[in-house]
Amino acid sequence: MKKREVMASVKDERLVQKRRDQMIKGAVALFKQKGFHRTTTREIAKAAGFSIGTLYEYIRTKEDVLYLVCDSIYDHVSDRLEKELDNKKGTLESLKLGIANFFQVMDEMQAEVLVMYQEVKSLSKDALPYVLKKEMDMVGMFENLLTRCVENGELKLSEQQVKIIAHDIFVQGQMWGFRRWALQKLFTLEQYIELQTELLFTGIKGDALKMVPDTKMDVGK
Amino acid sequence: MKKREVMASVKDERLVQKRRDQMIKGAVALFKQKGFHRTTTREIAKAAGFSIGTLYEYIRTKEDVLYLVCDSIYDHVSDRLEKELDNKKGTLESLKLGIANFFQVMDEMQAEVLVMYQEVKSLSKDALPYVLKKEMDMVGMFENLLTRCVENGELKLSEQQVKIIAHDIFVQGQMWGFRRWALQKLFTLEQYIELQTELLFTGIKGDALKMVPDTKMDVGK
Amino acid sequence: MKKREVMASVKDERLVQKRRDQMIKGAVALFKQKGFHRTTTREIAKAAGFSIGTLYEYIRTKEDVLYLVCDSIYDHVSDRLEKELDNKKGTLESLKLGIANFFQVMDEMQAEVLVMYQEVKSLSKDALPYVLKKEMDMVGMFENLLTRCVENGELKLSEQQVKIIAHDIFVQGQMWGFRRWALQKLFTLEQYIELQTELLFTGIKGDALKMVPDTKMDVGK
Amino acid sequence: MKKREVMASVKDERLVQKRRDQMIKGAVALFKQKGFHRTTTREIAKAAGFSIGTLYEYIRTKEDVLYLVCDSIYDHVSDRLEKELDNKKGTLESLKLGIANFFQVMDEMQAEVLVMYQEVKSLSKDALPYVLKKEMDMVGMFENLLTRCVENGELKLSEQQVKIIAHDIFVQGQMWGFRRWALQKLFTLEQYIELQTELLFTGIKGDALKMVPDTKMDVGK
DNA sequence: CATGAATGAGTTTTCATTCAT
DNA sequence: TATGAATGAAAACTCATTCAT
Repeated sequence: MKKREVMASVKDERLVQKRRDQMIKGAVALFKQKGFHRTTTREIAKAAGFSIGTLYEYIRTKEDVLYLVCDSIYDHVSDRLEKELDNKKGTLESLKLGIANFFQVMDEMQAEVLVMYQEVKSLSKDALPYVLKKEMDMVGMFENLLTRCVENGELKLSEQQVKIIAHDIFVQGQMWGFRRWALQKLFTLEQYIELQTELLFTGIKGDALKMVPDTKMDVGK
Repeated sequence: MKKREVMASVKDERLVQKRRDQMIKGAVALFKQKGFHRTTTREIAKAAGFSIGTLYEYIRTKEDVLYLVCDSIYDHVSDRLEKELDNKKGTLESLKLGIANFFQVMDEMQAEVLVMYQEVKSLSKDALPYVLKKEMDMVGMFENLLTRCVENGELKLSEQQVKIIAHDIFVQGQMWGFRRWALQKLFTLEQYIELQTELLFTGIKGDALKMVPDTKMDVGK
Repeated sequence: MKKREVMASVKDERLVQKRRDQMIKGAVALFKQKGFHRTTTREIAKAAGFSIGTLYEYIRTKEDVLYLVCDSIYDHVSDRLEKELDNKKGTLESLKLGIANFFQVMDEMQAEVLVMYQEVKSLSKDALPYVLKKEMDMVGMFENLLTRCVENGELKLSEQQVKIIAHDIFVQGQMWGFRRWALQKLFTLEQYIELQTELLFTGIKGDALKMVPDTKMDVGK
Repeated sequence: MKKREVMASVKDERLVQKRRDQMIKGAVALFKQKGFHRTTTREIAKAAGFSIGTLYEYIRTKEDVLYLVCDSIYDHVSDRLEKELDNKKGTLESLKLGIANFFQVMDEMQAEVLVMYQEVKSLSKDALPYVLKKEMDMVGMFENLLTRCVENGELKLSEQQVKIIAHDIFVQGQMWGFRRWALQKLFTLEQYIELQTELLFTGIKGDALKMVPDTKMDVGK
């Protein structure tokens, strides 16, 4: 699947990249705050530091901004994940590390990821598949890691189990971001990682469940 | 937390409820298809079967419709959950059943739940808390069930573990709906329930992991 | 060829007609003055006596206004022509009268006709044919009248001659309007009618050319 | 009346002329296709083969382009006419030839003439008179030719008749271009010339009307 | 002289909301 | 209560023109 090209009137590729970076940065901040639909193109231009006319030298429609934002976020996360996961050996230890790394990325890019998950649905029919593909790729990285573990004999999992676990890990990563209003009152990132990993490894019936002391349990509103 | 009141000019309570039901039904269908922002009040009125003027006899702003929709969905899901979970004994078997029931509800209300999760963020600052509260309540039901299991000695879990597991179950339910583009190609609902439950109970290291035969693995597009 | 329908949100046909009449009246005045492209929809709305929002309850695009204007002018001229020409006997006298009538119509509707001839080309590809058809119909009325004269033995003309003469008459009618900057300095309408008719009937070589005394020859700028 | 000067930043007269020729050529093609208003200055620059910045070194406003185009077309037609008509003797034969020549020019420059007649009205108030003057000059050439015929005793025409005939001839020339959608389905250029000339000379009542055999009468769509 | 990136006023169009009937 | 015509603020997008390089 080819990357969808966003047309720009400006020829200088270097400049295009620079302006788009400004644009994305400004847009993410605005989308985070008011969502894609409530953000106007003028606001985006202003946040990016240039005029509305200039904005439209680098995109054709408002939706292009959203696509650019999503694309950029995916690329970032994707790159990070690739670096972290691909060279990992198929051992339980490296799986654990991989998960921890991923959750950390999701924590760092919380804002961006949140924006993306709330706005992808606003992408038009022709941009969506590309974005979904990216997501599948990332889930695929976890599948690969898990498969390597299975091949190494470290884990015994059916194909379906590999798939579902990859999805679970992925969703738990996102969860930390988009349910932060609940989760981050209860846990620190480290605790979250620890708890989720342990749960994943041993299940709720497992005796081995370490009883981590409950700190940061200020549940009260 | 009191239910946010949506003002109506019409006095007849019976009529108000009837009209709002029409409205919600129409709106859900439209939101599902085009999202909240791309749906106009005229379309909502038409889908509800009355005029734009009448629509505004029962709400004050377009956002009221969204609130009403979310509220109605939450009430539905919440009611169902309450019926299923509250009277359940604190046994592993009933926990299992509770999860299965929940996933089934999420499957049945897939469309509505999807709509809600994509649009809640469009709720204004004063409607959001009420809706979030509802969500917490539902997570709370799972917490209670788990706690009963712990109290019964069926499970050994820290408070934090109870909390995180409740969230996980909840999110895995939603996942079935909002990642259906990926998951429902891979699994039937029954398989999904089976796989997730098993995983939750025994973890990935558990030897007990039943190797359910992989059917419906038509991963190919 | 069916009349192209211009969509209106408003249901009441009576009202639609009334509003469109206001609209056309205002638009003609503006187009006359500044042309279609230099006229804004807001100006049209204002000239019509209602708000921009209301304007768009009765049309979908700015081009609809142009189409409505052209259509209305054609209908007017066409109706007038039909009344004047269709019942005319096939005699030279009635042909003369028909031409005089037509030129008078063109004089009365000068402004409208001018507007139309300057702006039809701005009609989109799907509105143009309908408008051209109307024009052909009008030329056709002269063809019919001429043909009746030929059948009566009052004139001896080939089919091609009938066609070209019909076009000539038609264009000379328009000419009075769109070359008024030159012609109306030289002639009164009556003189113009007299001169053109005589010319048409006897040609430039005809001895019979009456030497109408030259008044209104204030050629000087 | 002095030719309106279009300011240019560039000094080199040779270059100015070259660039303007490129510009006019490109612009005519574009105007023909989409009209003056729907053509952007960027498109004109591109079609001319240079950048938008360069375009503005040779004009001050977009309207200058239109003026330049109109001016150039007029000059062309005017030159051609002058060559054809001025040295013509005042005989019927040379009048006939003059008309035929003119119609031929109009046929050759059809596109340009069409463009001009559709767009002159877009010229601002201060460019229009100059352009109108040019048109008067051309009509004047026919007036002169006719007057010479009258002086020679070949024709008996009042001053007013001379004027109106000159206008008729001129308009019939243009007609061939701007009513080509109708006329060119009915006649070849030769037939058109023949028919119009004959009509002009003998009128519709004239017995002398040759019955040219009707070919190319594929009136059907 | 040539370039093309930047600008922002201006344009069309939409749509939530009101209110007279 | 129900209706739907009227409103106008606000939004996306365009494009003639300028000016630093």
